[in-house]
Amino acid sequence: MGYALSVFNTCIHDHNVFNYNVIIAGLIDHKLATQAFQYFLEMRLIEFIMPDHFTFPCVIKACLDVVEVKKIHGLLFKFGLELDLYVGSALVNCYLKFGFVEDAEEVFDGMSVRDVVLWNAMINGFSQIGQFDKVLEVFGRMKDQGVVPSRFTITGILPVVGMKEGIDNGRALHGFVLKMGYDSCVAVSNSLIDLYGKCKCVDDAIGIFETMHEKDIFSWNSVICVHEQRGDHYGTLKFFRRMVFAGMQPDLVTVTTTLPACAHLAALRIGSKIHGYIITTGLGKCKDGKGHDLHIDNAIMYMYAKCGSLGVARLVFDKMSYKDTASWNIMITGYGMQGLGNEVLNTLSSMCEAQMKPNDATFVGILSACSHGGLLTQGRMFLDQMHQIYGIVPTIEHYSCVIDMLGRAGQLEEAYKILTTMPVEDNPVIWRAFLAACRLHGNADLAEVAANMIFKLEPLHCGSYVLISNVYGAEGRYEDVSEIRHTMREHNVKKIPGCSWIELKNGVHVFVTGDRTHAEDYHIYAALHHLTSRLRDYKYIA
DNA sequence: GTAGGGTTAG
Repeated sequence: MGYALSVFNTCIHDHNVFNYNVIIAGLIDHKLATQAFQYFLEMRLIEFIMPDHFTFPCVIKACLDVVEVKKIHGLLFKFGLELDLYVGSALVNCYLKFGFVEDAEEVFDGMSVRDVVLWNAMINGFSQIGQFDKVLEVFGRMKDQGVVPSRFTITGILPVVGMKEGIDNGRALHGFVLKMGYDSCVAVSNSLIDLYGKCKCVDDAIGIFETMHEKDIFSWNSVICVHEQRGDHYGTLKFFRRMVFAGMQPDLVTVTTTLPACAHLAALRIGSKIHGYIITTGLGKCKDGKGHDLHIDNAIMYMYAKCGSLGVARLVFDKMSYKDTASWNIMITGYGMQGLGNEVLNTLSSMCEAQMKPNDATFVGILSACSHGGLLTQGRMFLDQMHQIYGIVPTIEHYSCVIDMLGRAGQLEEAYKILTTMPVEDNPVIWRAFLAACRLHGNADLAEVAANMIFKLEPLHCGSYVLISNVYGAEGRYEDVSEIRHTMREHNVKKIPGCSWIELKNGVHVFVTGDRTHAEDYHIYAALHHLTSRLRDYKYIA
């Protein structure tokens, strides 16, 4: 661009509209909008050269706010260019970008001819500002007018169809894509991956991905997101690994999708490697060079907190230049998970001192901390305060924490009273928390009440059967145990054994209770016996 | 010889 400018400024002595257009377009391509505007002024006011239908689309694209757009829009009438299609598309695009729907529609309606690009400007513009119903409406009108959708229409419409309309319309559009040969376009295939992912057709999404000849960063990110949104965290990491081995550089989107997967799998080693990658590549840096992207820091904190490395999470937290409610919630929830009740309460006061308002998620963290830390008085107090002082109406999630808290502490009667009188609708989750408490404290009567509720609400959940059967087992009611087993077989419910795993060097080792499948099982159990006998020496009772 | 649309995350 520097050479282009010096040629323009020193070698060309009689500038014309063409040279100016090239310079202005070039400056805008290099994101030098302010300079572009200077040249635009200079051409008109100093050199008296008239801008033309090539100049305006560029200049409109460079506008940073709607005031500038309106000024340019006014100029267009002076030059008689208000009906030019290129100019109109740029205007529609720009007005919608700033949320000025009426102005965009006025330009659109005023055009005497409408080509596919102009329609796309409307479709993609509404999509960008989240007005998805408008997207579908405009798309319908476009088809009624007999305008053939282009690749750009498809990439604009598919995410919205996936979100709002479902797979039947999505498949119809996929058919159209194949008929038109648009599937050779990477962006179109990328939106197909997204469409199938959003409609929960994971195999179709992966199928598209695997058959693509050329994959860009969007393709990889999309297929990774499909896995993460479905809760398949292993799948997320599998495709992340493939992406790295394929030589594709992860970007901001990749890491913000992959870090939560590490968090859920407690994959601290991979998570901290990604953190290192973010630091060395400067991915998390804000555009101004100072500070970090807020969401990236939250994702990093969340990963460390979930992996149990609260100290590191805290380091990241303390260094953040700007924190939002989610940042505070992550710290509070992290302390809560480790039963550090006092840290939770301290963090909550610091949060309020920092003028941050706690939200519903904050109180889920606080109440679950009270549950795990045995802080009954505080827990009850917060349930009242969250409504009275902070104006947040408790939901089923909050009541679940309270039931869990009272249940663990053995206050089953009070838990039952709240459970049956609370002003929100119950669900199987809260009853299961209660059932677990009944099992813990050996109350078979209330356990049966809870179990019957759960079997009505969610008859196919295996964990509930195991809980109630354990209650009966503890009471020696083996006939009831076998009846539960029978019911499970009848409903074809199978309990998948819970497993534990540890990450060692470059491998993950998974094991279940009484597992003897490991090659070194003899030594493992010998070490275990040694540990338990040492614990007995210290008078430890499990 | 110059110009106007697109896809992924939180």
